[in-house]
Amino acid sequence: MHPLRRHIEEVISLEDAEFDHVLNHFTPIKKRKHQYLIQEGELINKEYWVVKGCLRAYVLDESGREHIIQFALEDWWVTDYQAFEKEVTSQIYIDCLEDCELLYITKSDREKLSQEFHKMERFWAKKTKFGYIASQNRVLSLLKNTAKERYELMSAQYPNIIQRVSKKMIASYLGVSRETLSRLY
Amino acid sequence: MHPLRRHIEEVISLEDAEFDHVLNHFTPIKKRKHQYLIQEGELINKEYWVVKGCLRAYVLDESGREHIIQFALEDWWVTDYQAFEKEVTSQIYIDCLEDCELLYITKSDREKLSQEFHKMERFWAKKTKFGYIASQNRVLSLLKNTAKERYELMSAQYPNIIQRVSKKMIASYLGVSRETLSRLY
DNA sequence: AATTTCAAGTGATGTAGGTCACAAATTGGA
DNA sequence: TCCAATTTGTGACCTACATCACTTGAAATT
Repeated sequence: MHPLRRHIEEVISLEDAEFDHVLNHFTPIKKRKHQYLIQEGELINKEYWVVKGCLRAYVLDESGREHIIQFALEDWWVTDYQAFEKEVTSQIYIDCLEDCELLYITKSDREKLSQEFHKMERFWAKKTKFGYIASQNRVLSLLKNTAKERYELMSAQYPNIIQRVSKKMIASYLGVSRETLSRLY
Repeated sequence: MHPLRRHIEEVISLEDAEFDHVLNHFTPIKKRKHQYLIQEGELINKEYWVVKGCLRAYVLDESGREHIIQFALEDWWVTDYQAFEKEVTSQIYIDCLEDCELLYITKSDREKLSQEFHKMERFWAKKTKFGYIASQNRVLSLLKNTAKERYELMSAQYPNIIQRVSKKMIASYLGVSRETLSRLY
């Protein structure tokens, strides 16, 4: 079964013809390690689904520090949602930490598919709800846990990310300096 | 015009009959200052919309500290989304900071309305997307800004919250101690 | 009107985590 | 295969913010 179908069918069920119709709206692309999907200042009309590889979404602050918003591994969706939804220019970067295979859908195709296909609207709505809940939990973790606790929670929740990305990246996701993270254990 | 109709029509348009049908799924309740809407350990099958008043959603950590997840003023939606969506018991408290008037809809009515009424699904999907974006921005602010900067950003973005709630509450939303917040200016 | 409770400011002191600097180990190009 | 870049660890020192303790004043509560 197509990996995207498996992924969607974790939430809603699809007929063969329905999935083919959905898949027709996606375009595959490949990117190599270090290449960018999105850079600051661009208008974003694509949402990406990771077939294979690993990416990060991050912002650069005035002092040049990187702050990681999100990692994306196989089966994850990624884009600059602020730019995508509000049709403003991106404030973030998304680049590949490994060679990547992706499928993307444009904003207009996503909307078209949601309109004509109630089930897909429900699928995306559910994904967004869960993303929102995860983000609220991350806020709470930043408010109530120490750096060490946050690292341990992340190790428990996303062991595969810990294995695949450098500690420097983990540090910049957790909101702690590289040096401090290195001294935690 | 009914305040809920005005609120919904900021996103989608509704006929008179359609709005009446939507409103029929909501139940009004009043709560006094200090009363709870939600307490830890409960199953949550209601989402609330604030007609009048001011509430906070917060967690209590092991050392008894309160961490505010969200404030809710007029026109805001509030519930424990984790408990509501995943049908698990609540880990949070929601209480009234002022006397409140609310409208609530149950989970099953919300789903029914979304099913039979594509427009309402779109309305809620949009609300969730925007909540998700706001939450990601809050994560970023916690990662990259100092306590003082976070306070200033909040003052600019939510001046009405700053005016209505105590500094102690603001501190526990910003992730800073009461004392430090008091020394910032 | 009296009493209790809560909000808010401020001094003194403690600490988690940041910053800078350097070295060793690992990875990746050309 | 060699050179350059990147990652990771670690020591020395610094700082933003926390904690504790106390005071004052304003709101609630009776």
